[in-house]
Amino acid sequence: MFSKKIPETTIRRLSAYFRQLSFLEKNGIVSISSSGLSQRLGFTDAQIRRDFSYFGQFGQSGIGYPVSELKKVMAKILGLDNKIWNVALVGVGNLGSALLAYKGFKEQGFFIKVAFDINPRKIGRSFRDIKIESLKKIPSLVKQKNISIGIIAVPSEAAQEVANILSHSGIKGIINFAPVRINVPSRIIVRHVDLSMELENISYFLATKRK
Amino acid sequence: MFSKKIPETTIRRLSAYFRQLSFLEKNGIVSISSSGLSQRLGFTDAQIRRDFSYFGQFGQSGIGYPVSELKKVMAKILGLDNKIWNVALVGVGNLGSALLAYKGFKEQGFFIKVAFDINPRKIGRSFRDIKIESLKKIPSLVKQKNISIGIIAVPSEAAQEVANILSHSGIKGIINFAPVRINVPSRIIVRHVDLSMELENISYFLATKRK
DNA sequence: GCGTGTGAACTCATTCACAGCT
DNA sequence: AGCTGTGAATGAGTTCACACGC
Repeated sequence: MFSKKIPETTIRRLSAYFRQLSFLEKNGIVSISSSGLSQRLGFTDAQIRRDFSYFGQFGQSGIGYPVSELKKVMAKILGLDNKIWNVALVGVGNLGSALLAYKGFKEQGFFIKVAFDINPRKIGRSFRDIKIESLKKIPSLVKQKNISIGIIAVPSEAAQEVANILSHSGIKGIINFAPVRINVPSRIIVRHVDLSMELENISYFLATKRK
Repeated sequence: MFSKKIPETTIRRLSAYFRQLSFLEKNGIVSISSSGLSQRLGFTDAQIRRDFSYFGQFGQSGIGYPVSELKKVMAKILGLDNKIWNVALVGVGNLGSALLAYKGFKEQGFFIKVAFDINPRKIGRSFRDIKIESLKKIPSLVKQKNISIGIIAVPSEAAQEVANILSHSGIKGIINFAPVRINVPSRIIVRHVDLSMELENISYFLATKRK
């Protein structure tokens, strides 16, 4: 879109901006300064101005940023502007079930359209209006339902195999909840969410009492 | 422990090292080179050597790193060496229930000892052997059960209040699953896990077709 | 006066490249 | 020959600080 080359770190802050701007808009705030956002988000004001500058010039000197306009811009950048992303979930265990029920996804335009599991007793059943299908049906259903993002919520041992199947089915992005690295073709975007890692991270800081 | 000053990024890779070394040890591999780890983990070999060097010199020229020894060192650094961390969960909704059932935590020595919810119908019930308590009991039970880490899995609106209660109860670390920033005294370590953010991140890359 | 947008300075992290050990 | 450990070089990301606009 804008060809400056945007730092990874900026991209990871985009969601926070978008959410905060939505909140401000809902509360009738029409304009916010970088230092106002700074307080609310915990990033420095300079960083916020820098981040926004990658995408254009939206601010008004002496006033700040127009909330609604900036929110729309953020939505567009994030690909959330009146777009719907179809999502497939693989692995309907504890975590998978929680993800199926999670309302936050729909709100942002992410719809889990199918769920897959290897357990024959689960296949055919429905959970939260989503029918659970056999892993064998991944390729056909991903295409048929125009799924672009896959969520892997299976045990570590199965994660790579599931990633392979998803890759071959034409998926474009994967969120992997299994605590192992998965190898996929580089055209596919992978994000890794590791719950134990976060706990270990905290335990590191608690164990080594450094300020 | 070692006073070099360790980069944040290195710390975030520690869990991955620990897990991989556990895996290697289980499979009878006694020694591994930085390039061997590089292949398995997707970090560069130079980066791995640099990371390890912050904690001392474990490698053997011409051979690599001794798996078991290095694993022990990582465990110690991460605070996982025969230590047990007691954890409290606040919010037993879909996500909270999944976290209660998640086996990965126990394996790493993190034990969810209590769960709290605001819903009177849930209070008093047990889920996975954990009794669900009223939020009012947080201060007393956190102390009594020697809890050091709290997990916030409540709706956004309630997150800050829960964070306040946890802070005042003497908790030392918090994992926050609510998609809002929480303010706590700086002595408390906070990690934020935002599921929608990860999806939005993927959608950004899919929306803006850049290589 | 207030607040943006951005060069320039700086800090943090990664990668290079190689001397030195086994 | 193979691989570590680390100075030095490079690159990425953040912060400073200030000219300019409202």
